Amino acid sequence: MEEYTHVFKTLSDPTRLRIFRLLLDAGKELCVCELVDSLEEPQYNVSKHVTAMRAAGLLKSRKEGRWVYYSPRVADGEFLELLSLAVAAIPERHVKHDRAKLRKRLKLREGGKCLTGVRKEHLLGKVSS
Amino acid sequence: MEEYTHVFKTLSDPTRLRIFRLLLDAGKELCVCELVDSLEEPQYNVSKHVTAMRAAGLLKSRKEGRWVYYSPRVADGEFLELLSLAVAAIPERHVKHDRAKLRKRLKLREGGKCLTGVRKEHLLGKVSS
DNA sequence: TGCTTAGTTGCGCATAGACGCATATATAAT
DNA sequence: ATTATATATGCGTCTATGCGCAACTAAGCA
Repeated sequence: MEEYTHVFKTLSDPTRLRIFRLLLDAGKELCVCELVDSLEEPQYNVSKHVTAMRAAGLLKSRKEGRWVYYSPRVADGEFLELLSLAVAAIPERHVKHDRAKLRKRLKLREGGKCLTGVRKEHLLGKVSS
Repeated sequence: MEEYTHVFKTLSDPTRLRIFRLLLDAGKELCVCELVDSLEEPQYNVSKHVTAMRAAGLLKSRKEGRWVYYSPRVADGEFLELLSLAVAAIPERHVKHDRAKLRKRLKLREGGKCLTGVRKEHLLGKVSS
């Protein structure tokens, strides 16, 4: 069962759960700096968390230049699929703030690609939605 | 999100995950001693774990005489429902042993009720199925 | 009124994990 | 080459948690 308890342990941290939900909602791969600006958590923490999530089989990563894009790895078997549905069913009010931050941050993309690093919240402006 | 991370943390322990799955599969409430004999874990540990799971909203309990029966509390919202489906989707081979033990143990019931405490595995015989 | 039994709980220990800080790696730009 | 930037990682610390043991509660029975 350790394979499965490991997945649950990975989702038992607030930052990691927020990351997973944000990636599920985004519908596209996100790079670390976009996650940092959306969650307003330190870069080294986000990096550690996504690394752990990848090890647990929850995320996959793709490197492009200096950037590393992460996305949910919902492939093998019903378990992960149903688990993702459960996470996606967490009521919206819990993820509203992160999603609004992400929306603003994604406007900095050009040609669908991330071209800048962490821009901190004061450069992104307050969340209005 | 703490409400949800708490649920994941609760399922991140092997014994607790086994308890949850066993209760989902059983389709009926089980008392602590039946869980102890099925899982072959110390009674005080099982007791602590089900208490934690109840606090996390995963189980409900019902006291009848000296016995306390536990069952999944899959009531409010899609989240728990989908999460239960995910746990139920964990491949059978991981839960086979526990289920076989439970089958044997349930034979000690009379009139659908548990009438004895922990009976240890040597009184239950080896799992044949 | 005790005794037995099913279950719970408090304590101490040992381990695991999350954070902050500093530093390292790797790729690109000048 | 050197510098800047995106991401990763090693280390020390602090907290959380699972376990074993022992004591406790509560319900039934002699």
